[in-house]
Amino acid sequence: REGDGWSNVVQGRWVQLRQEQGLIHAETVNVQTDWNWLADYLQVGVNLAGVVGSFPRDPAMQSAVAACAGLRVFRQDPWECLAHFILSSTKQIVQIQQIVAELKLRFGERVVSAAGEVVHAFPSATRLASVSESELRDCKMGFRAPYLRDTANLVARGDCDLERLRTRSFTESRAQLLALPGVGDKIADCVLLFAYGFPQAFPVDVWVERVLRRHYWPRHRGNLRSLQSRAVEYFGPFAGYAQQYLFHHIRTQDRRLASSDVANGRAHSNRISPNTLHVLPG
DNA sequence: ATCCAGGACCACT
DNA sequence: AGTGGTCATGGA
Repeated sequence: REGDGWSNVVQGRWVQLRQEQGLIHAETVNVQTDWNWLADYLQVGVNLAGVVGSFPRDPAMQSAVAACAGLRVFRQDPWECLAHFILSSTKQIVQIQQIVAELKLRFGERVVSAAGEVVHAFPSATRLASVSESELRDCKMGFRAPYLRDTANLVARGDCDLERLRTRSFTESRAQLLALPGVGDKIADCVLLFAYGFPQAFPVDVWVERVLRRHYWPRHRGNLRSLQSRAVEYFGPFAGYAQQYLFHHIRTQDRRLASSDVANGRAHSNRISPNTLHVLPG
């Protein structure tokens, strides 16, 4: 978030976005003859009405849809997405952002913004594979350091080919991801949803588990995996989108109840997870 | 201070 | 196959 817009490095290019009355205004450093890379990243081609229309019409889902109108899922770079979520386990989103900021600053390629400021891209797997564990721990990632390093090694030496996974099925891609150190059910599903574009992937984190047990299956006594399989069946082919609506809704709801943002008049400031974007309906 | 955070893994049943 | 303890770090 930067001023009234958002900036990031996408596929090596600095880009800043602003929302203007149902349009997305994008600015880059160089002239772009082709904006497909950005359209793909933002997934603006997705028929959101069709996606939302596929959701079950229960009260929790409907109130999430009403509260998060326009919420979309991004299509992120597989390595960047995978690394982010390896760093995410039992961390608050603010802390994940801090860890990632350190990683980018220390090991990421330098990129110049339109204003001439130096920013940093997310470091490649090859670069991180060349970094010692203690240097990673200096970025405050704690016990996740060996997971990130070992996975970076597997990706860097080609034992895991993240580009090839783009052409593989949901099931095979999931199995390949689960074989990586530090990647379990939840993180695999995040990468399948946010990087490989499988809309049926349904990551169950502590927040989504909370929603499922409170509003859907309150007397379910099975483990997390059985709860997830229920959800995948119930929410349908776009379960991953439904998950994002429920996730974003419960988090913004809880903030409104407890935080000081209401008093500060910032209750409706745009607190969106890095994987999602609000676009005005239509 | 105490609890908990966009979990995964290992050693046990 | 399924469950509890453990792993760093720092918000809230």
